[in-house]
Amino acid sequence: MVDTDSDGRRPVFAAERRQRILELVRANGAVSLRELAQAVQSSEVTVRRDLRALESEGLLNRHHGGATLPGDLNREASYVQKVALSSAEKSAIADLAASLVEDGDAIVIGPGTTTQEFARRLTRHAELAVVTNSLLVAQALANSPRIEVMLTGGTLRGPILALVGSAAERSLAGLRVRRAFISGNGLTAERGLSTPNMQVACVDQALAAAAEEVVVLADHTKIGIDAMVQTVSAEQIDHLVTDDAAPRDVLDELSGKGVRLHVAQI
Amino acid sequence: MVDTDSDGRRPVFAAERRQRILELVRANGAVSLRELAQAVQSSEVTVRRDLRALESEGLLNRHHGGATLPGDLNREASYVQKVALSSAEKSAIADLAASLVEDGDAIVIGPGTTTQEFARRLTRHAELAVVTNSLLVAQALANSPRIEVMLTGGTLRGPILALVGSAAERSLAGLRVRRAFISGNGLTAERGLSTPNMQVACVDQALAAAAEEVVVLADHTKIGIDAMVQTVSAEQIDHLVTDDAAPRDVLDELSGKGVRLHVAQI
DNA sequence: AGAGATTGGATCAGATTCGTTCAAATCCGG
DNA sequence: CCGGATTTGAACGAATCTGATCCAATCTCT
Repeated sequence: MVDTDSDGRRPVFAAERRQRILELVRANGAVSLRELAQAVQSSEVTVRRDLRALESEGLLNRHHGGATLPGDLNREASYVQKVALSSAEKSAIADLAASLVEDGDAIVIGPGTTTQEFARRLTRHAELAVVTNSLLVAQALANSPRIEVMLTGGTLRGPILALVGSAAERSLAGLRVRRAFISGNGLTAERGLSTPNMQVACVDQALAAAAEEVVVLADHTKIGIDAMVQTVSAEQIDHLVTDDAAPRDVLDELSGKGVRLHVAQI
Repeated sequence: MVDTDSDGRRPVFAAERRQRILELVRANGAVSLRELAQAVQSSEVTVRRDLRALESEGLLNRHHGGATLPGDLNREASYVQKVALSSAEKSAIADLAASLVEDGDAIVIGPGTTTQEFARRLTRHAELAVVTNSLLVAQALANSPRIEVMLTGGTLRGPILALVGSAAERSLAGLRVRRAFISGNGLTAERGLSTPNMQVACVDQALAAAAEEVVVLADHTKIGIDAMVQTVSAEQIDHLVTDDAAPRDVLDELSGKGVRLHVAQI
């Protein structure tokens, strides 16, 4: 039975109906099943079938009670989930890196989720002096009375909560500490550590320059990757702390350039 | 939010509600369960379930009474501050002080729970340049792309998450902005604004010195109180933003010294 | 440190929604 | 004109969502 509508209109084809549903969802962002059924003059069962078909084509997302535009809700979620994914590796790397710190040390810590995790491990140490341009690192150490935390000045880069710019670099100029613990977005033997942002790269260089030894914290997802701007060359890196899923060949290359390897077992 | 159904009372999908919750937490840094339940028009039980789901995805952190941004940034500290101390007074004072800021301004903001609340109100403004020595203020503005945030350098004072010391003062030396918004622990006509900590006082002085006009944010519990170290004298204060429970006689005295009063009605 | 108050977790009940099966109607080819 | 295929709608059981309540856990204040 196809629509023996009282006023005798022609039957509405399924494709038309689905198009109509799609338009409604696109226009309103989110529409309930009931509204859709009423709008296209069909039963809820039929609309449900249409929604299932449209969802399988990726044209919308179904929810209890209706449908919404796709991608509306998951945009940033996927990023955060990705970050949370490699947390086991990050944690192991942070543990291993913390063993490179001794009581009484003066160190520099750069921004990044791994270095933040690393900073949390330092609260057990005594009489540390820590310089950082990362608000997250500073926060992680704020409640440790035996650790003196100094922040560089600078312009706040919102997404990563780190300080950049000439003021940040200037405040690191006269500084000299034992080790710098920094991270980045990619690490290869040819181009060393790299990040996609110029300002961040400049500050990372300044951080590395302030230390006698440079320690890079990088999980396996970053090894072999090359981002836009080089921060420190492989020759400048003294230690690399990573996890055992890192590609062996790249590690060997780095080792050949004088980088001492510390591989965390997951 | 395309929910302009007047008659519809379309059930809000769970995903929509969670998205809304996430936005609220991101916008405010920390939100209580009660506020969230009221904001999304659901029961606290439902919100609690949503928070649990969002936390499992790493999108926020749950705490007693509410939720905060992930990453420990404004961990329990700022959350407790908000819930316990975000009295109506602070909120009203922050609102009133925000009206003293215009688009395009360059301002300085000092540390304190009231100034932090004030900073949150600024996210609506465009093209602001903000200098602060408070990590909490910086964090409150971190997600506002149209606001340039600069932090002073300096040594981190853990309990209040502010930067102090000579480095902080030095980085303010060559600076000149229109207004400084600062707070303190006590305010009298005789001794002006005062705090119990010497280092904090020194930086507050530097903050005030960097601005053409000094605006003090102080709720009634601080008016008439005198703390150990004077930061700025009453004569240096151009504006006072307070609430209507402040003792009238002190206000009159301050007014006599040239302080313009802005009294928030609770 | 303990009492009171607040908050969180778990279970249960009510309601809504979803999926599936089945019957009826239409379209098409013969 | 008739039978198969497809589509639509109805009905029923299953799953999900929401909110209330009770009890344990946590926090605050004295």
